[in-house]
Amino acid sequence: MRIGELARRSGVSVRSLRYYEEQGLLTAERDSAGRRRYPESAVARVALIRRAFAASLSSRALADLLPLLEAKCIPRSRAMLIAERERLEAQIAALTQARVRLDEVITVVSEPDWTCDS
Amino acid sequence: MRIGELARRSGVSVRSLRYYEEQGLLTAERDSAGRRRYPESAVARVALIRRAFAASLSSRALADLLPLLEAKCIPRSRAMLIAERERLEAQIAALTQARVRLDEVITVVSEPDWTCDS
DNA sequence: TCGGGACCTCACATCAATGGCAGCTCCTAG
DNA sequence: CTAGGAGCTGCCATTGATGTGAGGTCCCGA
Repeated sequence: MRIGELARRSGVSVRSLRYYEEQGLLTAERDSAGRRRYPESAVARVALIRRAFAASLSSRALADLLPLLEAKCIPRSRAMLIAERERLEAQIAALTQARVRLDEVITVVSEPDWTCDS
Repeated sequence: MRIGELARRSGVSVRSLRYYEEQGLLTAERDSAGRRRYPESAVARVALIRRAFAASLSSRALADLLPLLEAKCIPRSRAMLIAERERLEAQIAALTQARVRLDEVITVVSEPDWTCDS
């Protein structure tokens, strides 16, 4: 399969597929003209990449994770994913805290005697 | 007060203070040598800016908001802040959804018959 | 008068994923 | 044989707050 077909079948732009390769997330053989050739399994691979991105993993984290997955090193894969989950939790907590602070600002601003210097 | 002292007293880098000015968040007069001179109230202003950033407002949003605050236009200020709060809510919801998807990935990877192509 | 420190502006780098363009090669249908 | 479509590489832009550095001005103390 060539890059255009993979893009169509996986719903990802050609540009992104090349980017995934650049980031070490997706490999491709080359034909005699230098064009990328993908096996059938590349569709599933791209789907996995998209799922990971949707789960807010960075390409860097995914690049670290994929070799573990390929080696079927489940405990280490799990450990890494759980670390990512904690990062995500921390981010959610930070935003939740930001929301509290925003509510404080709203309260302050809503006070009738509020002035800019306060 | 000159920029170095304001930086020290507000705990913000000189670079950031100049950035705040560039974004229209903080104004300064200039002395004969072209150096910024700040009134005492600038310390409180910077603190307000930091609070807004901590509440995840962008400099753009804050630049829109500050004139309303200065005009003590409380209803419109509130409306803008509440819109920001909704944006924050949406962001939190997106990350929470990402966490769900990450949990799905963790589940998939943890299956004993998992292979990379799946 | 000289050195150094504080300040100035301008401008590029960072991080991430993607869009988009230029200029090239290559293959295939008409 | 030729036109066009698909692919290639390489590069710049985006967003936002900040770091960093070059090169220049200015002022004060020794």
